[in-house]
Amino acid sequence: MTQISQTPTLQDVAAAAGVSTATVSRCLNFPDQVAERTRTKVMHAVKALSYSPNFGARAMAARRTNTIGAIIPTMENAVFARGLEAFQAELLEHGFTMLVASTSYRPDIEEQQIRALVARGADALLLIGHERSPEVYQFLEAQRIPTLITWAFDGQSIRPSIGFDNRKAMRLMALKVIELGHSNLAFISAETNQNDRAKARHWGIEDAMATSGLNPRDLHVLETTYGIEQGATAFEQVMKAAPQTTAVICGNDVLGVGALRRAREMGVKVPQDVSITGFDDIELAEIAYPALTTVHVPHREMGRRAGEALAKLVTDGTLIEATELEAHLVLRETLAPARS
Amino acid sequence: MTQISQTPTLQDVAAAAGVSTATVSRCLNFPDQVAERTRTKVMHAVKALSYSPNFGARAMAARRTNTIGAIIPTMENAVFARGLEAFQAELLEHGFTMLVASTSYRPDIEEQQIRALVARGADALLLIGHERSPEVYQFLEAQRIPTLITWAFDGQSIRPSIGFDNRKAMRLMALKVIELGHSNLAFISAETNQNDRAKARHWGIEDAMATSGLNPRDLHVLETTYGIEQGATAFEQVMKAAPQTTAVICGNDVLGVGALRRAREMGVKVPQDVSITGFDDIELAEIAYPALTTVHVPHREMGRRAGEALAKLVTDGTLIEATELEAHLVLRETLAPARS
DNA sequence: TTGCAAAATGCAAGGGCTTACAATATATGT
DNA sequence: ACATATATTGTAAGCCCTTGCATTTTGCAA
Repeated sequence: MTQISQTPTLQDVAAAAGVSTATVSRCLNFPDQVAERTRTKVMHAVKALSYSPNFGARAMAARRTNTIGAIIPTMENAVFARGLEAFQAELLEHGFTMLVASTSYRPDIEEQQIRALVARGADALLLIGHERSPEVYQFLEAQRIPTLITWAFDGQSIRPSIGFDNRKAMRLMALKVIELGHSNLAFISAETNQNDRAKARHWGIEDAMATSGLNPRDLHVLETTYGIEQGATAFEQVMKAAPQTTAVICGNDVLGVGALRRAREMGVKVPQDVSITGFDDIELAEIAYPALTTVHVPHREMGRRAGEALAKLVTDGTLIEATELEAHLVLRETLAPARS
Repeated sequence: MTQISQTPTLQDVAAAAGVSTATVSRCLNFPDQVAERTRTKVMHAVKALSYSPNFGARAMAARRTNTIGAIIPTMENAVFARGLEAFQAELLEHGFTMLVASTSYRPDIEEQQIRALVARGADALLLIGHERSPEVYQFLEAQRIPTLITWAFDGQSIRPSIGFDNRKAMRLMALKVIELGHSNLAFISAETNQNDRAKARHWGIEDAMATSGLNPRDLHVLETTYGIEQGATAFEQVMKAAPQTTAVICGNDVLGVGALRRAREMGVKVPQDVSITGFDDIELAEIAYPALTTVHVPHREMGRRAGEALAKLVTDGTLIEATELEAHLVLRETLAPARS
């Protein structure tokens, strides 16, 4: 007798428990549709064989995978990590698994990853920010993949989002800076290409300037790619090009921390000579010295809510309600009144 | 005529191209097994219908998913993020997708996640560290899931690992500390329960002490959970319990940065009064002020190699060769000669 | 008891793809 | 031109589960 040990199938369990495969299936998926006696019998067999359903078969038969994909710009620097962890935890609670992919902030890679996750049967997708090519949205619609946008909020959009208003949040920060007497402002921005969040943050500063009687055109803007080193370089360039600057607003904490470091290296005192601010409130901001004044983003809450909404949507079609969360200022040590 | 728009299947493509489904399948999976003329014809049809294979069906028929799971303790603090990103990039190159799950450093959650990923059809698994319950390894064997261990290296183990020798690396650090004249050492350790890396790091210090004629039993050890705040608290406790301490070796950078912060808050000068060291060399270490002296772990290289090895293993059964990478010291500002 | 609705279970038809094997077309050598 | 080897393509049998519908059991009122 050549008994080859194979991973057990539904059939095996059914045979072991003396019931039909349908009953076993129902035991696993809708336990309350089956009588308690049979259920224990079946569960026993499941344990005994240490049966675990075949994902592919299940996906094919049920036409869903209980998988939700998340596509983020980067896994480094913890910008998205915290939110993602909350997202995953919430999904797990609802019986879903998270699939992550990162794009290095590149739209082309993002598109590729979206297709990859859809091909893998993701039941829904979590995306960061609204802005992407129409083809992508068309694809998503054609494939009927529910999509939730986060890390941004746009009440006008057709697509539901759970996030915060980047423009409003940055406006707050800029107002604070201006209120402290700064009028020679510079902005080190993340790349704005296909990045509505970066754009919105820029607009937020302009809003604040306009409100406060400053000319938005006087804002010295420098755009750079993501990274501490890039932030450092940008700071140096800004100070060379516009030495009268007394406050450098950065598009995110990573750039801010880079700026901070280069300031120290250049002998520029922060905040005595120049104030620097960030955005995101990741751990780096708190650890930096001096501690970075920044905009706190409710990462965890965002992730949790996104997970909940998406799980519900896939499970019973509950539509996602666009939700605006609030970001708030965290005043630490790098922002001080302008030297007069 | 009610033409319901459905996602196209292999059949549709075959029909459109005027060939059998087998040919289309081969076109997609083994392009060089089919004549060029037919291939272009088929590819054309694929494009035209924007066909994308059904993941579940494919997984079921081929008995593999081209998915490799990675289970890490945490996504926060970028400890694993960098390595993971490299891992993913490498996998992508080989046509695999990565599935990530995190465990919050909890063995029970890890077990659950392992089962979840296996249930989802992961072809192989990447795990952090060697130490886990025998049941888990039994399960993995029963399910025939190839597993690669990383972030640690153990030449003796039956299970292949690609990583570095935590004990040796920490020994190096401790030797350096001792060489600088420190003899009252303290160690803030991560939790050692089911964590061979934390244990190994502890042993490394003891090794160094023994080598240098110090008594390992004089090492003041304090174990704590993961987190900046925990590092801070631990530092305070250490300094209360053993005020003569002149060097606090931390099990990882996160704890180190916490210690550093609390030192500042307590008015303890680093490194004049007390030296502090970390382990991992994540961004935080560089950003901290003063910049944290630490052990550099080759995250990226580790991730890349792990991805390569696993992809090869799944693709053509190439066995994984246990590989030891080197970690090295990064001397920054928090370590200085002992005050005499 | 008997009858009937409700609950529990079983039957069997797919779902979309891969792949062993069979069949056919093409190339090669004489 | 013929036989034979080789390259290409087709046929059809699964892979393992879910679920609509049919059938059997059970519970309960009459």
